Amino acid sequence: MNVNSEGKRIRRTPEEAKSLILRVASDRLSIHGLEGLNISGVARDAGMSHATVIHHFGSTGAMREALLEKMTHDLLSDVMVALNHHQEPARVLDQLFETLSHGGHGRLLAWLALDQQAFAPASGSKGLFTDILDRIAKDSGDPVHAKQIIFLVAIAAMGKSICGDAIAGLIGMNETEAQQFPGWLAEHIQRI
Amino acid sequence: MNVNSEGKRIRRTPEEAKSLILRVASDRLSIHGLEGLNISGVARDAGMSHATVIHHFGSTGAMREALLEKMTHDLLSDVMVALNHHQEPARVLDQLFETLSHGGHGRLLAWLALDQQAFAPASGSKGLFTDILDRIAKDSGDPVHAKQIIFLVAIAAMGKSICGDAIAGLIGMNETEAQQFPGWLAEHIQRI
DNA sequence: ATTGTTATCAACAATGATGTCGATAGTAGC
DNA sequence: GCTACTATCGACATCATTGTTGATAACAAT
Repeated sequence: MNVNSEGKRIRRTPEEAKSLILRVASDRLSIHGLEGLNISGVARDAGMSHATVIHHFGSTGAMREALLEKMTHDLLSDVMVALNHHQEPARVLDQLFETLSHGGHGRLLAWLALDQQAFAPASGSKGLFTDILDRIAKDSGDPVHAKQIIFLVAIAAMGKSICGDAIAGLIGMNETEAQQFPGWLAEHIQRI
Repeated sequence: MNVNSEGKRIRRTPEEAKSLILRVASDRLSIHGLEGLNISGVARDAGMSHATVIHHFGSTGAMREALLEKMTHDLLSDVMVALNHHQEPARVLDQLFETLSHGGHGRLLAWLALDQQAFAPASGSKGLFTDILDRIAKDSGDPVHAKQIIFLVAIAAMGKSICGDAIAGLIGMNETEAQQFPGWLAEHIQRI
């Protein structure tokens, strides 16, 4: 079992193996939710024995933490790149919300956040995170309430990525209104 | 095993048993997260055999659905009561955020949303839900942007209940600042 | 070729969760 | 007291997952 078409074992570098495993884990998380994030399932989808996964990560918990770390870093990098391409606050928020929604990144983070009191293992990305939020704060007019504004934008971004569509549907928001939301929010944040 | 101090079985009415089981399940959800919502764990905490839980609900999935139904109803009722007791928008938002955070109500709704059945079990309570959001809209000063305001409050409430603590920690918000947030938001919503 | 390293595997043991089944014990009604 | 009903239990079979272990195969270095 678990050999390639020529009947040989596939031997990867530790980096390649970990990368493959985390990619599969990410897929499983978005498809099956948190409960799909176990060693045996990931190993099955990755075409390797579960012992191999344990060899590389040590335990289910460690694998989850590694995934959270990687996803947080990828997500924040994407956001930072987006932020550096747009100057106007409206476009910046637009990009932030878009990036969080894209590819279900926000949803995946939410799964992990629901599991633990997450983001704690993402401590390695803490500097990047505060950079991004500082940038958003600068775009607002009121430095005194900067933290409140940052907090509002951050939780709104998470909330929107998780259940934005459902809530929009519930309150009868049409497509146009939904698209206008980030710009509307940016405008009013500037006025604060 | 599973007898009271006098060595007797505890025999409940089906309603009492179900109520007890769902109460324990709710506690486990807020303590252990979604993975704590299993029959054996709930039965253990409720002091009964897992066979009894299966007798009343049939399966793990059915137990979860029953819990979703109950918690959604409780949540919306609580919010409505809060809305009817406080006139000032600051207190209303305070209560809304508090209710969503308390006992993992928001977490449960997020689980629903992430499971893509998105608020479907709450469909019976849809009218109550829109009543609540309309009420919040009335408290704001600008009827033109009512939907945007409602949308903002709703996704912010969800985001806060899921990862509010984590984000507050990341950006260095202290206890006082965090407590002031709902009031701050209410104030600025009125000014819009 | 030979050797050393280690990524990978199959097999095993341990654990826990699920669901079924027959027996038992409360309790209400007669 | 007797009976019918059923909530509850313990025991069992089944299954999935986790983590360990010793062996093996791929590959790099010499």
